[in-house]
Amino acid sequence: MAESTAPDRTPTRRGPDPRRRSERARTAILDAAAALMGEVGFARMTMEGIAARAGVGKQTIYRWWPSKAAVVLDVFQREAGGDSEPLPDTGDLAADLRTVLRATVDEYNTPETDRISRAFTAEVQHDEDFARAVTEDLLRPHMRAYKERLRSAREAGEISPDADLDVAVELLTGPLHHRWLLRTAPLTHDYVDVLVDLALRALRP
Amino acid sequence: MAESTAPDRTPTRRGPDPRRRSERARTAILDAAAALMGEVGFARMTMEGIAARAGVGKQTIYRWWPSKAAVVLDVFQREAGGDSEPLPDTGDLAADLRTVLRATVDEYNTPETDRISRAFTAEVQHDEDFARAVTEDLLRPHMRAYKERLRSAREAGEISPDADLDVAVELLTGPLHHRWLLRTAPLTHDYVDVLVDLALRALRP
Amino acid sequence: MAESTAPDRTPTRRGPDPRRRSERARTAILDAAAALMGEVGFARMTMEGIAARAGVGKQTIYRWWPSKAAVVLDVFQREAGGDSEPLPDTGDLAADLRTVLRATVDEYNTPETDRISRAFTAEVQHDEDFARAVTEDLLRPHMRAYKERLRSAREAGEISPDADLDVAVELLTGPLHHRWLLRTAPLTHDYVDVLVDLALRALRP
Amino acid sequence: MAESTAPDRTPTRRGPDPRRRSERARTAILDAAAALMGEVGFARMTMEGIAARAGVGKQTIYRWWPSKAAVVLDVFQREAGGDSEPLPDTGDLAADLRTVLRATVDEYNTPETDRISRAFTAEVQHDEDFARAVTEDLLRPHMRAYKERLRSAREAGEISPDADLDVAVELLTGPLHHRWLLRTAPLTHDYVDVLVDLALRALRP
DNA sequence: TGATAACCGAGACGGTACGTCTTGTCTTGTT
DNA sequence: AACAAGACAAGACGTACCGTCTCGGTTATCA
Repeated sequence: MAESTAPDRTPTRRGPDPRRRSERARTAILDAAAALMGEVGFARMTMEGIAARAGVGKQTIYRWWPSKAAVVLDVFQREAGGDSEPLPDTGDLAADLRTVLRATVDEYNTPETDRISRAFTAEVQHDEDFARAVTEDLLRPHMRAYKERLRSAREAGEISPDADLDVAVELLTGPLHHRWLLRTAPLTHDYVDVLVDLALRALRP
Repeated sequence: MAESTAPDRTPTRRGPDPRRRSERARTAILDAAAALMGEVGFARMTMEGIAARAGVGKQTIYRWWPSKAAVVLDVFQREAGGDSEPLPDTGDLAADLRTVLRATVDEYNTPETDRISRAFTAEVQHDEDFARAVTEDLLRPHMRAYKERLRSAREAGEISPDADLDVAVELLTGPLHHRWLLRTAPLTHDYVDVLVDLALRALRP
Repeated sequence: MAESTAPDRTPTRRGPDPRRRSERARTAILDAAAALMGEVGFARMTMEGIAARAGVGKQTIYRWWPSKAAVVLDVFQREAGGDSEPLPDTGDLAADLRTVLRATVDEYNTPETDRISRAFTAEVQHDEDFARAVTEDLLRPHMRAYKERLRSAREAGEISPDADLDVAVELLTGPLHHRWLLRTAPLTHDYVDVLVDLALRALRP
Repeated sequence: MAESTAPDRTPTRRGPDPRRRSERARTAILDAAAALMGEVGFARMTMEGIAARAGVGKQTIYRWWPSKAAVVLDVFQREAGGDSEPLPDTGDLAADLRTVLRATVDEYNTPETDRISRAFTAEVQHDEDFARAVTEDLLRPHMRAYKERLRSAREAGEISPDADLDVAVELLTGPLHHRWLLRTAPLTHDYVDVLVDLALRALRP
């Protein structure tokens, strides 16, 4: 998304020239978007608002991003720094998963994170390009981190050697995500513990 | 949502009188909304469009529903007919779950259903009242049906007597929902089979 | 206007039956209209507002009056009591005219009267039926009073025996009305004096 | 009204930048308003109608004019071309006034002009800003033309040297305007002749 | 080291939809 | 059958944003 366009020195009139892009404007836009995300949330944030706050022309936003969602995605990529942290590996899979998932639960219970995550989830539903970008840039790396930890556990014999690791990750995160997204019940550390327990029972050799 | 209000014993109550409501208008609005939902989807459907299509004043919609989402929710409640079907109970839990979840997967793979479900999911994210209504009226009955089947299985000794049935339901539907919602991988019958297998391994006594 | 329909005992289905009219409703409507006229003026007064204030159904207004203007006209007719006062006749035409026209100027300079008169003037412009009613019921009697005084003066030899009295009235009231209506200059007693002086110079034998 | 604002020396000024105004849009709006004025009249003309007819966004109208009346005023100012014609001066005041006032009567008797003039008169009654604009831009120049002709007559000794020319103008136009506005009697050339005769009798030395 | 193209800020533009308001008619009991 | 109440279809209101376009004014490459 955003500026996927390569250096592009062919005069084929493909889009704007990224070499001439104003770093000042780019930063101001992302800062403004980040601030507005926190203040009014994704839904009530407007392109006009971002432009005004950033002291930037609307065209400058539209030149570099196709949509509001794309701008916000870049906000996140900037903050995430790029790679996802690997999961801790103390040798005790259950303990490690509990640690990480409890932290996830705590994040979900933070109003700020909750709001932003919901905005992304909503946006992903009616913009397939955005969905792809979010999946590739945020979600996939996140799930890959889990997968690596499970692979290590599988090698250590903690879980069945023929377990499908992708499904295994979903078995852990799916129920949690479901409960958060649809607000069917409160998200607690206890719930994490029960979930990890069940999942590992399913996965053990 | 919408007209959940009971006969309204307090005469000081604000708002319109439901006894005088025009059934003709109500039906026309829901019909129009249903048609537009299929034709252009939730996001591109407008209140003005519904009103025009239904041959109704906009005010008549706003009088009885607070938002577009509320109208569409009523469309669903009308179609769902109220109760959720109970799950089949052949005595073989795994088989029954496979049957039902494969059907669910087929539904998710229908463009029409996919679109509407995504619209609801998106809407639920930025309207808490709507979220509550969807949860109570559509989601909760659906999950209750699963829970009943699992209870029956627990009584039959197929799953552990101390299993938490709410978590059990999430263990089955969470991963599926996650994969559908975030499009991380295709939804297939095979996936269902693997999932049911894993879940039951976690739940068995 | 208003209920110009005659007693109407023929069953020809011509309008409502005035014999069954509710005096209570009629009075409440006129009272409410009078109050609103003073509070918000003609333009911002609405049929809904009158009905609500009078504790009356809108239909009851529409049944008996064709428009907001008609209601207000009735307000005036009720207050005017019917006939226009005759002009004073001291034998000195110039003095009598000054007296009356100075009073007129004072009335025009009253915000309340100014507002209402302007409202009527405006309304008269785009409703020909209303115009006719206002002309016949308010304006004509008013001008007739002037005409009578001028006739008396003509008989007394104060003005030319072949003067057209209708034009004479307009010569006095026209300029005053023009200055008031179009706000081209302030309305003062001095102005009245100059005007009377000029008019009588035109009319003298 | 509308864009009376000078080059706008204060840079702190609110509102849009008139230098960037689209001449195309301005012209289209005035054309549309002029056409609608003739077709449906002022009262039934709407801002939405003007915008649609002009192929223009509503905001573009609201950006440059505060109200429907202001748009129509600009229509007139465009057509009036700015200055008012001076009155003919053949040396015979009575004849010149008869010529001009008969033409005025003919105009008032044209349905198109009648309708528009009434619309203005009505509008002037409940919008003081608009009233001021109409008075300054249309009425005042018109009356000034009369005043100039009367001044010339006064210098020629045709009317009294101490006549108040403003009042004199009103003495001529006031009665005519009154009769037209309130439809108390038909407007004819004969009436003009009688009126001119009377007025000059009042004004002669 | 200009020239010159592109980006930049600003914001006007044609549109669409919003949610509110009022109109005049229709409907539902009540008196 | 008139009444109070108020729902109804219609449609204009003035506002908010959308995404595109147009206007000078700065840069930053490249001839």
